[in-house]
Amino acid sequence: MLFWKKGFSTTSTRDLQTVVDMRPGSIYSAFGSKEGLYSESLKVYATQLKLLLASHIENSETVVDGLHAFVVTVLESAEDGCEVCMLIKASTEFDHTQPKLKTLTDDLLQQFEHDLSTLFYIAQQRGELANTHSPLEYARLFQIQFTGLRSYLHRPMSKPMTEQLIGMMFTLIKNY
Amino acid sequence: MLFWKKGFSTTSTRDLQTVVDMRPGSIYSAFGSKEGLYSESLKVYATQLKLLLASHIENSETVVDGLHAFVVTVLESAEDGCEVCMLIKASTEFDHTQPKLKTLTDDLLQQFEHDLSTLFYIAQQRGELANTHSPLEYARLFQIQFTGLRSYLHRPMSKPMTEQLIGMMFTLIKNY
DNA sequence: TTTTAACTTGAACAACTGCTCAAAAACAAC
DNA sequence: GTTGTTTTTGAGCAGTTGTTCAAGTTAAAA
Repeated sequence: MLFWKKGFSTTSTRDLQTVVDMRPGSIYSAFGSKEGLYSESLKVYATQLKLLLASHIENSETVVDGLHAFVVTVLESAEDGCEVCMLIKASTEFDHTQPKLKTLTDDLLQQFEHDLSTLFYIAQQRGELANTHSPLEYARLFQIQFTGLRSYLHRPMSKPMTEQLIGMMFTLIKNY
Repeated sequence: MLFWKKGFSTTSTRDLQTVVDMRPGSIYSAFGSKEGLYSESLKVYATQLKLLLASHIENSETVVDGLHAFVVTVLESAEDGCEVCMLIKASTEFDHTQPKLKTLTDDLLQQFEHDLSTLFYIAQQRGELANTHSPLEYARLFQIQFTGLRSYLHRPMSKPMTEQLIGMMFTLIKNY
């Protein structure tokens, strides 16, 4: 999606018109505003991310393996300009001057953190991970690591290190 | 700086005029273009970051303590909109369609990574850290952790966790 | 087939964008 | 004080922005 690549304010409505193949009137009667269209795509992004994670958890032996597979998929399928999570990009773009988009972003991020916490709770119950830290603390570590990693892989010549850095990430999590 | 807060393309030249108190003609005779002015401020940002790091290293017993103090200072003095490193923000904003700004950003980030490597090399020489990984690997871990942390602290109600998360970051580094 | 309702179109809007350039002001050398 | 040089000014340009709205098209109901 174009909003993912370029962000909200640097994407023009004319670009959007061509990419969704609608004329201004139709867009504005369907979404109300550029903001409305963005909101909708951010929600779609969040649900798809959630679904992708869920499917990897289901198809893996352990929760940790599922998270690992999820990270691999996300990082390896990153197209140009979409290396960074759209939610993270949104959270750095909006402040109190765009209250609606800010609170929406915060809510979706909180939702994702909660989903992760649940997964880490299950991982602990199954004995995959230690009980030295709370599920929420694990979720925070995961997010910080994931965000930092995706940002780092935005640099030139960094692709070959992807596998090694993911390995590092999960070593850190397992030893946490 | 305004460019730090809002990024390159969402900062208008009129806003810049008021903040640097110059009229268009003066700005364009001094910097050539909006791009030139941005380049200059990014360079200034990078040198100031380097100086800040160096001063914390000098005033600390160990290299690791210096890095710790540096991180604390950066995270606690983060004003509104400047939670994320300007270099990181720049690296997510520019792609091949803005080659000059992209390569400048990449170069400055590479420089910073090199400086960090040197510091971690010294830390290893002094026996502060293990030799299980190369200085460059330590530098990468630091950057990923630092970037992820700063992004995470952009969320609402996260300020009280700052200290704890920095603690986590350095525990991970020491055990790496 | 006619009437009504719903959707789509694209020209046009006011505001904003990065940037230019002739004129004015400030400064320097003599 | 006069000349020459450098710097600053701000009105204005051509292009883009998000958005509107009357007119046109399509689809459903009668």
